[in-house]
Amino acid sequence: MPVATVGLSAATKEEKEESAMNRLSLQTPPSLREGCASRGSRSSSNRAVSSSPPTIHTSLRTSNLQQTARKQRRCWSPELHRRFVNALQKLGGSQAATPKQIRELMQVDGLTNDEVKSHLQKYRLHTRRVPAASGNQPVVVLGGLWMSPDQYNDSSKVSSSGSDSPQSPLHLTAGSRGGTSPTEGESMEDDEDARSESFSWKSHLHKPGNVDV
DNA sequence: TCGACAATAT
DNA sequence: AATATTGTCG
Repeated sequence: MPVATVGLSAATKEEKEESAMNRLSLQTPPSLREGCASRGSRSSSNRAVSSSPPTIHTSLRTSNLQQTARKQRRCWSPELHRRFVNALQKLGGSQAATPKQIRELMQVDGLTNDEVKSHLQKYRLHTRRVPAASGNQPVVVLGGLWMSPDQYNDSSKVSSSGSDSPQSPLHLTAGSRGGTSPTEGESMEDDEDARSESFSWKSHLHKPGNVDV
């Protein structure tokens, strides 16, 4: 019985096999597919210049010799990022969060370690050092969190004589349900929003009294 | 082998 | 700027 027990902890085995495998053909190297989430599209006006030059051979067909087949750009949509951060918190928002654990906790199929790894790098880069060296942007950067203020903004609704004013641009509706995310219809298991855990976010960023610009 | 991070490429 | 890839180190 060649059912060898692989000495590997393959807990989740949901590897997706891509049928089309590039047979050493550098014709279309995992072409970088640009253009992910076409959100909202706040295009105020379509500047469609009638003169569409049919001879627009703006092809930048430069050398297409890339041995290192790059993968498609992973579109880290808010939803994905949310899951990412979520997993991070479950793993102890401070550290000890390894790409593997994060990936497993995210339950996103198709996501690889490298992708999580890469994202983790960026995430950490943005969270550790002051992201806004020049120009302060209203971004929340607590000891380990980097995201738009989406939680601690509840209640405190200025009661305007009973009239509710839609002044809450912060609505966590990450969405694959509204149709804003062209996420391949899938992964709709349980979207637990257990974001009410005891937040021990160490907002105690202790810096020797020095908030240099 | 895995993970973090730096450097680099696109 | 964002993401991928590679290389180095622990």
